Amino acid sequence: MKVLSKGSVYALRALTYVVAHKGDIGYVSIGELSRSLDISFHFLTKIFQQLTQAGILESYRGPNGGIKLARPPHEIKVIEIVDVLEGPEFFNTCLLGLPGCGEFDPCPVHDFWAKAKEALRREFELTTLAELGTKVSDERLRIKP
Amino acid sequence: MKVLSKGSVYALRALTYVVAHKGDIGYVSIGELSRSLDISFHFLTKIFQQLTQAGILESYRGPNGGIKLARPPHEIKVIEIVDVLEGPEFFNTCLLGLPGCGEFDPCPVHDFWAKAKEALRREFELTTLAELGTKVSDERLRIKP
DNA sequence: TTGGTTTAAGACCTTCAAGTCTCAAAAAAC
DNA sequence: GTTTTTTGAGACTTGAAGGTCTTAAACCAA
Repeated sequence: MKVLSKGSVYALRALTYVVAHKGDIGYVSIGELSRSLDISFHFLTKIFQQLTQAGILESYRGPNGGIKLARPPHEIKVIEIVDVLEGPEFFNTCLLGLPGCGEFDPCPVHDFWAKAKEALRREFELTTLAELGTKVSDERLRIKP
Repeated sequence: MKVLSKGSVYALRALTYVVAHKGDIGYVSIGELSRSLDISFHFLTKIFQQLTQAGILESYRGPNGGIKLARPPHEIKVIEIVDVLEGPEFFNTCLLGLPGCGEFDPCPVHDFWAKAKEALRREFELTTLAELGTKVSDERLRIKP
């Protein structure tokens, strides 16, 4: 069951790593993140470009350049990242793939699925990068394969 | 957010249609289902072949042939169909795509995601084709695009 | 037994997310 | 200035899911 695209997954892992290991000081190079987390450098670059254009990250070119969070980690919600990388239709899907499925023209599993989607959206809304980072650094939870 | 493959989605829609419109008597041809639900005939055939081999459907060739449920619709759970078409790893995935993520080596969102997956599994476990069919025929819920 | 109707099986094609590659642009160090 | 290091941008390739096509096999009916 694949819910998030690779782009979202890589972004969340990489930014959690930044928060957990880099203390939010200065720029972190994409090359280092790519090596540390075993994620394709060019692919990661493309993902970060989207997040930079969306204002979630700031980037800097040249020696000692890289990316950093545009705001403190406790202000950046997981859902912001998901919104950018998955697009606005992410929480607007029907489990049976029926176009136009909704409150007034539902499929047979609409009610259940609407609740399940809302629970996921809420989780993404309530979770910040700071929390992910804290979990990883304090409790030594996994972030690498 | 795509959770189920097209195969599962088409199977659920087609079998719900059978239960709702065909009264569970005799064989229903794949051609009719394909036309009624606007699903590729050959693709639907391949999906039903898997369900037939798994013992969920029975098929019959020749004139007036087709497929039918191997058991009464109230005995066939949605999860049986999902298990066949999605494979055994469907409910065993990590939201962050980390291999080996589990109770003793969790990713930062493991706890939440384990509960969400369990809720979905339970829903699929409790829902039968009979219920889907009833919803469609009684409440005129949508099953076609 | 011939021909029409249907599923079975597998080869083949298409599409798109995922991943790679190349060159340009910005910044720093020399 | 020139070189090195880094991100930016876009073309290109790959792999897997989705979809199509062809032939075989089973079945019925005239």
